[in-house]
Amino acid sequence: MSLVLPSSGRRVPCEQCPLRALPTFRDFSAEELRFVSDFKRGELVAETGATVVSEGTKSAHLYTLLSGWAFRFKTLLDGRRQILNYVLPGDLIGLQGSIEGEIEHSVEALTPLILCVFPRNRLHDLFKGYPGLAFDITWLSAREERMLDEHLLSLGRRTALERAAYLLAFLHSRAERVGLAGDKLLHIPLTQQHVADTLGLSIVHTNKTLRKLASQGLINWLDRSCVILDPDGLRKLAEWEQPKEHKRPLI
Amino acid sequence: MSLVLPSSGRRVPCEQCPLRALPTFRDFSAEELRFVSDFKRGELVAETGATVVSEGTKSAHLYTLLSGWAFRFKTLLDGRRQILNYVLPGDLIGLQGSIEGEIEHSVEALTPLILCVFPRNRLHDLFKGYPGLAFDITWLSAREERMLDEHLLSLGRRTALERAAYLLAFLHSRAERVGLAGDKLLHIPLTQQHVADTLGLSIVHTNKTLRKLASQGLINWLDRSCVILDPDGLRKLAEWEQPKEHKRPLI
DNA sequence: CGTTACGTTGAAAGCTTTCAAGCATCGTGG
DNA sequence: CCACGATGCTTGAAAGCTTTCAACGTAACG
Repeated sequence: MSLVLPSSGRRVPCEQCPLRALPTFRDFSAEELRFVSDFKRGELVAETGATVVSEGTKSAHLYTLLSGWAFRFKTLLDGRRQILNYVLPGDLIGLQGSIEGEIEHSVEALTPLILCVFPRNRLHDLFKGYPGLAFDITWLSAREERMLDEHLLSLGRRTALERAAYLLAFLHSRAERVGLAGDKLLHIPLTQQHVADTLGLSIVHTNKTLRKLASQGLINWLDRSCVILDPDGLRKLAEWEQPKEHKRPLI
Repeated sequence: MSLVLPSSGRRVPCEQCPLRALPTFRDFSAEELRFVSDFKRGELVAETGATVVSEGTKSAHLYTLLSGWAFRFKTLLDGRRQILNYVLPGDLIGLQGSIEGEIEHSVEALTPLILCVFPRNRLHDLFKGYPGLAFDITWLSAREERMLDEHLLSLGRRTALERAAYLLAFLHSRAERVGLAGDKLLHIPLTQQHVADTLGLSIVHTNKTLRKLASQGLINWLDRSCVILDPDGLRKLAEWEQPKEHKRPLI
C-alpha cells in the first residue's frame, strides 16, 4: 500500500512542461527555466494508494506534482485521520520538511502520480541565486496557508452540509485552474471515507450529507468519485467565494 | 473597537530588541541586523480589542509583534467567527497579503500590542539582497502552516475535551518559548468566547468543557484569562507532542 | 465463490447546541 | 453613592445534530 516506484528518470523537460503552458502559471525567464530544469533531478511515479511522504521522516527531496491527485494528512495514535489538504498538479510537496527537519504530515496518492524530484539541499542555491524563485516558494507557502485558513473556517463554523459543499466547490475550482475540468463534468477521485476524513465527520453522516447534495442536483456520486454538476450551486450553499485568479509560479 | 493608535515612532532599536535576546531566536549577523533595523519603519501601538488587520483590505505594511497577544480570524456573512491562530511576540503578521493582494483574515488584539512596522514594498530588496532573511520568511510561513495543520487535526478529529486541552497546551508552549511563562503560572488573556471560536464549539459547551478541565486540576479560569496549572497533563490528555525546540528567526 | 472495499439505510445512543435564567464585576450617569 | 446596562461566566433542560451499531447490496478480485 505504500509503494513508490523508483525514479524513472527524466521524461518531461521543464521547458516543454505541459503544465507550464497553462494560463494559470506565470511566465518564467529563460534563466529561471534553466535553473529549475537543472534543479530537477528526475521523476517519480507512484500508484494509487502509495504513500509519497511519511509523517515523522526526513526526506532529501522536494516534489512538484506533475500529474494526478494526492492528499496530505495527519493521524492520531488511535488511528483517527484528518485530511489537511489536497495536492493537485503544480503544487509543491515537502517544503515544511526543509524548514523544521522532520515533516509533520503524510502524503498519499489518490490516483497514479508523476512527481518532479528536487534535491532539498540545493534550495540554498535557489535562494542565493534566484530571489524571484525564492519569492515564488514563499508565495506557494502563503497560498497553502490561505487554503488552510479556509478549511479551518469550514471545520469550525460551517454545518455538515455547508462543509461538504465547500469542499467540493473548492476542489472543483482548483482542478479547473489546472485544466482538469475541461468542458465535461469533473470527476473528483475520492471515496466517501476521504470526504469524511476531510470534513471531520463520520462516514455514515458523510454519506447522508452527500446524498442530500445529490438530491439537490448539485453532485452525483459514482464509483469512487464525485461528479460536480453545479459548482455555482455548491459555492452558494457554502457561502464561499472562489479566490481571484492570479498567475502563480510553477517550480 | 477598531482603534489603532498612530505610529509612535521608533522606540526599540533592533540591535537592542528585548526579544532578540531570548534563546529561542537565532543569532543574526551584524549585516542582517543592519538591514532589518533599516527595514523597520517604526512602531505601532494598539489597544485591547483593536483590529490591526482587516479581512478584504490591502495593507502597505508587514508587522512583527513585539509585545502582547493577538489572534487571526475569519468570519462568515452571518457573523459566525473562526479563530485561525494566535499571534505572539516574534510572529510576523500580514505576509499573506504581500502574496495575493488582499489579506483574507483579520487580526485583533487580546491585550495592548506593540508592533514593528515594515513596508511591504521593500520585501523585494530583502529577497534580492539577503537570501538568508528570505529563507527566514519562508521558514516562518512554513511554521505557520505546521500550526494550522495541527489545528485542523484538532478541529476535525479530537473530542471537545481533547481540543480544549490541545489549545491550552499549545498556547502555553508558545508563550513559554518567548519567555512569557516564567516561573509563575501562565495567564492566557482569553475569554471563553475566544476559546469557543477557536475550537468550533458553542459558548455553553465550551464553558462545560473548560469546567471539566478545571475539575481535573489542569487549569483555572479567572477573570478574563486562563491559568495553566498542568501543561503536561493537558498535553497528555490531548495526545499532543510539543514540537522540538528550534532556533527561529526574528524579523 | 468467498473475501474485501465501498456505498447505503434505519434506529438508538450520545454529544452539542439552543433556549432560558441567574450571578458577578465593572464603568457610567444620575 | 447607587442604580443600571454591558460583559463574562454558569447551569439546567429540551431540541437537534452526529456517531455508533447493525445490516444489506454491489462490484472487483484472486
